Amino acid sequence: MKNINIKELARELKLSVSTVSKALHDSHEISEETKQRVLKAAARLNYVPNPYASSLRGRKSKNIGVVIPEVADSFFSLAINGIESVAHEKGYHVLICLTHESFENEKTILKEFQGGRVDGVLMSVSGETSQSGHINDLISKGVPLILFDRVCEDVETAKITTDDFASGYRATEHLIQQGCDEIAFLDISKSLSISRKRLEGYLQAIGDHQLKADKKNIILCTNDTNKNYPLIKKMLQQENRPNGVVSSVEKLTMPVYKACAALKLKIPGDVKVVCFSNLETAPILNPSLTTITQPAFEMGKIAATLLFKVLGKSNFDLAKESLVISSALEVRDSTG
Amino acid sequence: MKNINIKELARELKLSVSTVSKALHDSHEISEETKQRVLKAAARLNYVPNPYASSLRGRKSKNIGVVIPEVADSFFSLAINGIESVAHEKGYHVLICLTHESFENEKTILKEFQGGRVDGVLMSVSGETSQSGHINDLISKGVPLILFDRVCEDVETAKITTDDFASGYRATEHLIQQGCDEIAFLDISKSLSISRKRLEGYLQAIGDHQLKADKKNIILCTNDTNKNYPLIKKMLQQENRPNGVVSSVEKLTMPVYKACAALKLKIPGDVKVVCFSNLETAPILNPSLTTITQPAFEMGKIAATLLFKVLGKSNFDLAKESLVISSALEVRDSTG
DNA sequence: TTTATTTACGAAACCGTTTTCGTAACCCGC
DNA sequence: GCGGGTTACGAAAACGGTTTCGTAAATAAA
Repeated sequence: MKNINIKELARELKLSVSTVSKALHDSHEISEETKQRVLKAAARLNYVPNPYASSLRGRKSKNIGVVIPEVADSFFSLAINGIESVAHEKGYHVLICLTHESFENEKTILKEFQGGRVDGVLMSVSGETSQSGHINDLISKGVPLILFDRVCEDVETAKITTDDFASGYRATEHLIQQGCDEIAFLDISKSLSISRKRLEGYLQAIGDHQLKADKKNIILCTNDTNKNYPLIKKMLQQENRPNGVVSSVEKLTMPVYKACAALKLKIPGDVKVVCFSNLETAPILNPSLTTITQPAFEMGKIAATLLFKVLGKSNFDLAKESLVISSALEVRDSTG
Repeated sequence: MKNINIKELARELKLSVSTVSKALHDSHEISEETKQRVLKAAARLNYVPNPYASSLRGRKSKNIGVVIPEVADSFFSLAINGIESVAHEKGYHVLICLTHESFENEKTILKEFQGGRVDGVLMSVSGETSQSGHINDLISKGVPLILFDRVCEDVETAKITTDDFASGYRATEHLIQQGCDEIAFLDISKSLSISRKRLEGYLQAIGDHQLKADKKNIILCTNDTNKNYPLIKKMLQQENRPNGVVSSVEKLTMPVYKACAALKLKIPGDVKVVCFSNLETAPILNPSLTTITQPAFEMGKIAATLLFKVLGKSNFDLAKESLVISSALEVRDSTG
């Protein structure tokens, strides 16, 4: 019924607890013969060590924390896969914590991590996050933390990002080349690094092509999915409505398509659309969606690999390990 | 730098460790005045308790394990949201473990859980799982485990499922009513409960409507996404090809659409398609996809709520708590 | 006043590991 | 045959909390 512990296992073998522990860890102090006896007995009695006792004694948890805004999002779920693939290989567990885009939640989670629950953290900040005290607090306790995708620039640690400015520029320029002259930018946060940079890329492209930047074309959407649809619809109903839309995050794809359908605006005839998105279904949407696709899986993998590099060594300067990867513009029918 | 522990906190307060611990837990043994002093000091010194020490002593982890085949799947990511919403409310953490559809992985994970890493488990079995010894082993150690969606029938525990037989029947009948007389069924596993029941529903509908069941129309797909596309394509190239397709899982949506496009088969003109799927983008696919949609979030929520009910009481017969929820047929253009 | 009870706290055991340190027994060379 | 080194193991101290139990002082009951 109850799980057997090392003490009972030792008694069964008529060995001391320490000998059993060493044998299980393949210590050189233990004879080959004894090791085999111990291993056999452990298997026979189905001994499974208590991870909390090990963690307490060893001061490490064999867990890494992944802090993200949400899980039902292609970018994040693919990134999780990348992270998990290397964590699994290293024998680590992945503790996924969702902030639901709330700064308060994010602070609570990082605070808890100060207690030693995880050995390291991979994080993409919430849409509300503009300060970084909570992050620095955790880092100063000796818990390595790496930011990916949504980063805080003023935290001195590794940041794995994509070329957001360039992507915003490319998306916008693509629309211009396709004939758009009134282009909207769907924003998601005032503070988020990715939002700001993508917006800057958008603005630069607008300027470089002698178009006028217009505040009414920059729409700040919300975390509440239900509110985004009316916002976008309203934008598409204004006089002199945009004939091109850059959506800076995946979750705005649905409301854009829905609003266009409701207003009987044809994509790409009336409005051309490009989204930052990792949706697998982008090629089979109606019309197929032109996307800026981020290497989500790879980013997760790279971030996790880097984290494990730090966990090995102690004096490792993460701040020097930042990396910017390229996103890809995948042209499809929505900008045709 | 390092985190402060309760001993240091006690020394700072000139109190004993036990008094501090009790004060932090709002014990009646401690005076209100002392409690306030302790709370103040804990906040000032930023004391965060070590969760592993608590877990070790208290023999409970405040973690629940969620074992699923993959995370980049709408059904599972929505279910995670449902689970997380109640876990968060109860002050629990969610440890997500991916089997990647591998029985070996699943066994390893559950074995590890025997060590006490989690207080309870919510699980959807892998596509390879046909035995249940590993599940019963865990349950017999006193770790409550609830199955959801993909269940093992011979495990005596609560199972939260949808009406797979009825859904398979309804999907197929819908195709028949739309004029299909040669209907393919895309299967994903020989052993999986959901597959078997959905298939049975399909066969029953076929029989009830005087169509002939044909083995060549039942395609067993694989876990390897790349192999499914040629399989499906081949099926659609055979003479007397199906004019209707029931896909029993979400991940087969893409290859079906791609194969039809490659073969220049019009959906729904040449082939009508209905998928078991929770894809948010189903309404904006080209053509929009008729789906059997499962209440994924609710299932997660129900399963988690039930788990916490067990974690409270000890003598609780989970086997009596199974629940079957209805999926919804959402008719769209792919079967028009 | 004496006894019983309550209040508020501290000492120490305990949870299940890992690791340090100590120590017999054996082997080796000289 | 004697120091020095290795081999193979055990005792006990950690790790950082929680909980049981004991107890002095204060209060209540008799």
